[in-house]
Amino acid sequence: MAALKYSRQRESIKHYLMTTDEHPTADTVYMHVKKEFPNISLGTVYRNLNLLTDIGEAVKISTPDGGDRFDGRLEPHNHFLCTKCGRLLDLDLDMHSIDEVNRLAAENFDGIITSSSTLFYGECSDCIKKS
Amino acid sequence: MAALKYSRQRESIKHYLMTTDEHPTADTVYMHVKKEFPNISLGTVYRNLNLLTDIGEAVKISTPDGGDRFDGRLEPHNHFLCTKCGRLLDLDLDMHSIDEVNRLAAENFDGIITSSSTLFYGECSDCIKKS
DNA sequence: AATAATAATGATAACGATTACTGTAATTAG
DNA sequence: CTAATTACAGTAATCGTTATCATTATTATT
Repeated sequence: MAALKYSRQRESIKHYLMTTDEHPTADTVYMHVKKEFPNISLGTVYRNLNLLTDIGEAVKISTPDGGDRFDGRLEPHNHFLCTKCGRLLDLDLDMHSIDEVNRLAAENFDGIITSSSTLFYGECSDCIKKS
Repeated sequence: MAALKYSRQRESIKHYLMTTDEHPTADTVYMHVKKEFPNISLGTVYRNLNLLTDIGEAVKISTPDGGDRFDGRLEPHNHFLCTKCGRLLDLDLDMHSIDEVNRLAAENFDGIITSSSTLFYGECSDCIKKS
């Protein structure tokens, strides 16, 4: 069953994910971790991001523009994509609301709903200020 | 600018999107439209899917597994991804609930929310039957 | 502590999805 | 009908991601 082995690279990737709120792409993680491990490989970053996602220590977020992004925040929460500047931001609904949405969805649906992820679209406060 | 010009290929793509509920990938659209236009190019399919998306006559859906999918249903609605078989299904919340979610989200968020798209995860009824 | 076993790494090649390019054909305007 | 312009098919190029493989690091065993 492929026992997990410690690696400094993985720790660094995990630490970065947990301490940033940038929702970085794999490439951004790569450039960041490269400061500590100058010859880390992009493949290693992908391998570990996928591993962390599989064991539930990271979350993968898909958006309609460009590559996937990764998030070290594990509590259920949602995201906002600014249609002007493209920034991806956290957006917290209280747990009760998230549960409520899943419950409403289950009413009209013939299957089991275990989780959900909402992507909100609009204009972020920075872009509003500029116009 | 770039005035839009009619094309039979685009009409066919659009028609297929509007009459299926399969949420096809670009490649599936390609294989389908190929029956009517045997030597249509995959590039033409992509170009038109993106065009239709840009002018609001189609919607692009991103999931964490594989390529984007396209949807010709324009009314706000949501989707369900079965984590067992990978099927992407429509999931309707009544308009009121969708608005309510957007309203709840806006309370905790400093920006303008214009729309949202929720992807629900779980097990579909077919997979439940099989187990 | 030395050795054996196994998993992780870096480097690079391969891959699948998507976009860009180009010369030709179809559509619209004058 | 002719000119102008947009869309096309075909193909090459690009981008994000995964796979391969020989070497290195970590863990288990003696």
